[in-house]
Amino acid sequence: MPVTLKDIAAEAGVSPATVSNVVNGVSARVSSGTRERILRIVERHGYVPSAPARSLAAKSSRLVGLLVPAADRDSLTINPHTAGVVGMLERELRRHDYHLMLRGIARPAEVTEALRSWRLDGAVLLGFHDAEIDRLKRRAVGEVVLVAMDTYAENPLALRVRSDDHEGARLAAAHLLGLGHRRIAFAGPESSATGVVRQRHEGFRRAFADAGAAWDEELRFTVDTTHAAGREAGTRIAAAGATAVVATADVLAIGIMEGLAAAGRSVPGDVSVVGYDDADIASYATPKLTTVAQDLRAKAAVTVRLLLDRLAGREAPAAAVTLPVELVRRGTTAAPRAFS
Amino acid sequence: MPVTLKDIAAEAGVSPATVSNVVNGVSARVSSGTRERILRIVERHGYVPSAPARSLAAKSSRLVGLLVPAADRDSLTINPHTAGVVGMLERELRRHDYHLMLRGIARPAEVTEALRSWRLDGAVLLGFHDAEIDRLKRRAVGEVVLVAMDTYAENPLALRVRSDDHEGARLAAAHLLGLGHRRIAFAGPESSATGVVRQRHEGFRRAFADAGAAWDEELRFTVDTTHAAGREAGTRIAAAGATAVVATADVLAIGIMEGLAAAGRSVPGDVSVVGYDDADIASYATPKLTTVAQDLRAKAAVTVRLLLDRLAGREAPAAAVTLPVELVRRGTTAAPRAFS
DNA sequence: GAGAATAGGTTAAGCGCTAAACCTGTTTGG
DNA sequence: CCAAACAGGTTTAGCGCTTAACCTATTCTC
Repeated sequence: MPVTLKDIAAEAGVSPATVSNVVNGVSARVSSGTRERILRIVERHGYVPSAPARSLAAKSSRLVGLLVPAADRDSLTINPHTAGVVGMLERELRRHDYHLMLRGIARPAEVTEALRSWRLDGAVLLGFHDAEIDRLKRRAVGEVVLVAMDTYAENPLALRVRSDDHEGARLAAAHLLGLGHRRIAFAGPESSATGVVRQRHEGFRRAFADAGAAWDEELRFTVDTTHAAGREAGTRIAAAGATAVVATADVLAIGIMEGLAAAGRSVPGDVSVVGYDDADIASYATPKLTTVAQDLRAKAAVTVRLLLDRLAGREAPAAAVTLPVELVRRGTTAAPRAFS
Repeated sequence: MPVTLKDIAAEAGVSPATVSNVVNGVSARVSSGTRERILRIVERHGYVPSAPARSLAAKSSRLVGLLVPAADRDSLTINPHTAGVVGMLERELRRHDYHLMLRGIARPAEVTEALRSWRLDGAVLLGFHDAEIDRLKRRAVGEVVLVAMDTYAENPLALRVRSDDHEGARLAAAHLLGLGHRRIAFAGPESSATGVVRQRHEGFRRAFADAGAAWDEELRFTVDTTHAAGREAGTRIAAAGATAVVATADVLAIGIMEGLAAAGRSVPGDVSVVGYDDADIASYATPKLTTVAQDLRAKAAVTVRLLLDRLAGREAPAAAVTLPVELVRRGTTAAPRAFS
């Protein structure tokens, strides 16, 4: 059996409460002599307080959940973007002495289960659809601090962090328009499911409006965010006679490039391509992919800060934070043939 | 405050112990009438038992740690390979009613801390060097079930799961030798740090021995597993006059391809390239990368099974499991110029 | 020099659950 | 028909920690 607080107390000849105070850094109540003595014993035995016992006795569990949707049978798919966020979140939380519990959510009710079961202090919701977040009810989630990432849900129960999707797509489209393109395709999943895509689509069209140009709805390609789907879409985009395309993800963009190549189009000679996320693969592609970069590090940092501020009772500066994005111009965009 | 077991008991007019038995499915002690009644009340209130309280009272926490090395300042980097494993592990554990705690490990002592603090039932060690695993001591880790992935450590305290690295690299080299290559480079990190690379390197040389061919030690390129390092190595490999190269990772291989292209070599025309892992990017590359595939799904499944078997007291079939690999022949390997 | 404040503790009551031990009425075996 | 077995519970004693309330010398303060 591991050594307990009581064991330490006995060996130091003090009450358990005193050891508790020392371990928790409540200095006011303990003389520095006693503290040193206890600390030495703690050190020697490698004593580590029991977190379950702590969460039971104290109000807080110092545990934050990372909730990710997962089909019941399937494993939760951690795409490169998610993976980056997970890594950053873990670091930030660990720095603040919190722990991360990773939990796939198959049925909506599992959100509540996860929160209640482990008495999570907070949770980060990753990849949920706006509607699911909007459905969360106070009595179901209790006092847990919720931060939803990449959502345009309206539910005030959850703090929201996202990058500026509207602006990202606007920048991409404006860049292409500036190069002289007019027949620009927009490729990505259905806008109805997630606000992210809707925002990007709107930002995209906004660029056209700003430029006083018209956009042909036929150049909207609804396609899953996968390489295979992109490839297939690439051939259709070629057939549609687009001279440029904005994709909602880098994998998708790279798939599209392959489809374009298959259809005999060169990038950026015949068709310009802009991706989204600035994932690693964006710079592995040839030519290197022009893309919209999100600052993952900032996203994770803001998420944790919002979470911890709220946990510490500090009023959050805002219920929803939108982070800036940046267009990274690389090799897949150029002026259309007619212009060069 | 969330509803507790006691609340349920009071409402059902039974003792807490009875509710506990119902919730834990100890059917022998409860009449089916009482059970139904209690279950309905549980359902109505959405009662979920407190996991911390459970782990305190029971012996088990039903918690498994996923321990990943992390530089102190840096976030833990979840590469695509790791990400796949994480997703699969979570699913498998969830199916068995266990939960996953993700924890970056900056200092060796933190392994013990993590285990002790949350009274983890078990832990999966991901990406640790053999030496670190070999250093684990019984008194430090207690009775926790440890499964280390991708290690050739000898420490009997940890069960070990890995794929057949020796065979994977042997297959890759044999494939190239079969095509007629003789000047084959081997690119990867130092073999001293991790047994995985050592195994691959040995498997690689084994293929030469089997073919009765000699291998020139100068074609060993020690290089970090990154795209940038690969690119740089690619130019050196070209300069060394190799006609083929086996890399220990797909990113690395793709970086090398870029370096080769920069040096004016075509793939597979001038130089053949074999990667490792069969990550998504392998099939995004042009030409598609020939690579050694590991079955991630199997790896995760075996890991969890080993873990749970041992937790259930069943004797593990083996302390170390080695999973089969497969060579996926795609577009980056061909016979050398001289042969065609 | 008396009362208040302070330093440095201790005591005790849980937190929500489990599990072993115990109890009581009803079957069952011989 | 009696003891043993069983069904269907209840009681009790923690698990390892926190926290509010309490206690007792010292040291100030005027």
